[in-house]
Amino acid sequence: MPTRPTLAHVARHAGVSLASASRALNGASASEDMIDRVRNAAVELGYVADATARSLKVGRTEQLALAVADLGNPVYVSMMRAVERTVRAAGYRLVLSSTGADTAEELAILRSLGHGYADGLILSPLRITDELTAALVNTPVPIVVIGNIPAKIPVDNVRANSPRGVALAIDHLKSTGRRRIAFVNGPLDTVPGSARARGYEAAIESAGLPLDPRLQVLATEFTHEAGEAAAADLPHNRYDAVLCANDLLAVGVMRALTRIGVSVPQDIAVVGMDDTELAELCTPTLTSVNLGSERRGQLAAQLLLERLVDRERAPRRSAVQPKLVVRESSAKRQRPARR
Amino acid sequence: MPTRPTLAHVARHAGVSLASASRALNGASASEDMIDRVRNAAVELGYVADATARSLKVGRTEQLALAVADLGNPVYVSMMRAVERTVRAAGYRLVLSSTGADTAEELAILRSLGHGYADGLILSPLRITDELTAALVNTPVPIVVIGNIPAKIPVDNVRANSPRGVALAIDHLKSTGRRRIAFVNGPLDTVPGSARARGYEAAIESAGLPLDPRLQVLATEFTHEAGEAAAADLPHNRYDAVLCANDLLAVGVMRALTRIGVSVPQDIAVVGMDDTELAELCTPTLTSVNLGSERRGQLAAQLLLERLVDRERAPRRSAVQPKLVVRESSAKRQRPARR
DNA sequence: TTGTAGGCGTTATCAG
DNA sequence: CTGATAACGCCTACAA
Repeated sequence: MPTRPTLAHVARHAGVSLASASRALNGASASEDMIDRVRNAAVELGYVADATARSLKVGRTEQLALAVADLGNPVYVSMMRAVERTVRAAGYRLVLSSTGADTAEELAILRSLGHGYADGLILSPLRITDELTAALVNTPVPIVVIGNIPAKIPVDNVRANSPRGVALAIDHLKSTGRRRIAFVNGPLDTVPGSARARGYEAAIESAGLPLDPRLQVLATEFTHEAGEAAAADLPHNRYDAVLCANDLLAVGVMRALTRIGVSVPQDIAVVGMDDTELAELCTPTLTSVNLGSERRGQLAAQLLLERLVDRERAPRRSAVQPKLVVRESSAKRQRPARR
Repeated sequence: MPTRPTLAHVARHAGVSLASASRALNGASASEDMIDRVRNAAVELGYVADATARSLKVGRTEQLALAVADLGNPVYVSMMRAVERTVRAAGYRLVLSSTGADTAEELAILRSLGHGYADGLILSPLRITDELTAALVNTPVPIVVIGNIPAKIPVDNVRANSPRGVALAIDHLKSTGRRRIAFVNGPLDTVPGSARARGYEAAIESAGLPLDPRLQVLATEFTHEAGEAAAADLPHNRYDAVLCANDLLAVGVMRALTRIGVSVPQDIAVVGMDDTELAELCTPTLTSVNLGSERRGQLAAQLLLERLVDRERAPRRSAVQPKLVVRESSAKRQRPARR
């Protein structure tokens, strides 16, 4: 690998000054002839401008960072995909970090931003602690948070509307004849966990259904294994539907039910949240509340890009509205339940 | 956002020279007292070294790039996860790009590497064209290719052993009493498609099973929709097992079979490849050949890191061995088939 | 051990 | 329109 040609080489090769070469290549004022000569020289030498040197000079890296809790979770995958697309279309590179659901890691990333390797950050924390919000107020580069950040924190923010999403699911289940709707949630100290718990109680009440604490169970994580385990805590024969806080939990619950001979949706309806690709893939296909993870990623990226243009404008918060996607797992019973 | 402190500020604050400040912070020769003073000054001012300036000086960006065809495919997700972990542990940041299964995009990424924004690249192309291999010979930074690159191309390389993986699946199906094993593949002009097609024919023959061209069908893509569609091309009643070139295809095939009243695995066994998380999640759970996508990602990252240390050593190729993971979808029949 | 000075490759300011 | 020159922030000979 030979040493790459620099702008100085190009200038010499074209017989012009360094400054002229730079201008000719960057579209600044230069004569036709100059532009031609420099361009040709650049092509002949295979010159490509060095990103690092350019960044140092102009004070921008043309990189944006994205930090998600778990790179493997389908929700984050679709977020990432949207962020990647948006960011790249705007001419930025994407620097990815996986924080492993660990607040300490997230703080470390915030600190590392001080090195100036990225012009901005999109952060999607699983848990929002005081420590984290504190670290969010005076960051070296603009940040957009995906998740329910307290309103007082002045930071651009994109959020889902979990309570509304839960309500959509509850109303749907009620309208298809279900009355005792259980809820399998993940850890309450997480962003989605707390929002969905609040939403569940509110939605059950406003639907005029009985609120039975035994119908609310907690899984230890947002995984299908945890969902399958949590299903054992559901009170046998006392519910006819289960809402799950995400699709992975729902798949786990469906498996547990199937295993003990309960038929979905004939005996019990199951509804998930996030509407990941999984919902299409499992059997039966899963009714799920689309909370717009892809849209959230896109919005977050746009917010960040706009912020880079105007650093002074007031923080903007945008919420994306949920949409229920009905599939097989919540179909109406064919005839009155037999259990 | 106030302007960040530079090393010059720290030096002045500590009352020492710029050079001393740099040395004190970088662990070069300096007195105890000097180190203390500079460290304190740095902390007081909240100094963090600028990555860009440092990169320009030392000629390394501390960034590695990863380009995958589709950020959403579970295979790539686990690869990415492994790469991210390995790369970060070595102190590098990860720059991610999604190429969209497009050779032109891949070439564009190779070219853009000339800007020097990363110290190396891991590339996992879906198709390996002549144009691509040509572009691989004289790259500005080291590259590791994940996939079956021709042996003559001198580039570090990690590959799966698809033929062996296919053989494992065929042997397993044969040993559980299946005789007419169909094969649903993806596009033949892709890296996995071509390798698995070759593997299938070889494995069927060496298993002493009849090779019937009607049993080989092609899906238009490696997706579950394409798999479901392709299942319609399988010759009814002429096979008792289906091997699918990846898990997504397998899920699609299972759905198609279930839909027409065929029971898996009682009537027909289904086996997938890649052993993605999907295999655990679908119903019935899917027997799948683990081709080590995670391990490949890890190996590729390690290869790249080693290469950065020794740019002269001969290109290394490493292959990861497949492992069959048996689940429900290929269980032995309970009694002789009724069809 | 410490300080001075030069340069990494660009862009941008200023005269000509 | 063009050319010399000064930064950007850091590291590292080299000299003291």
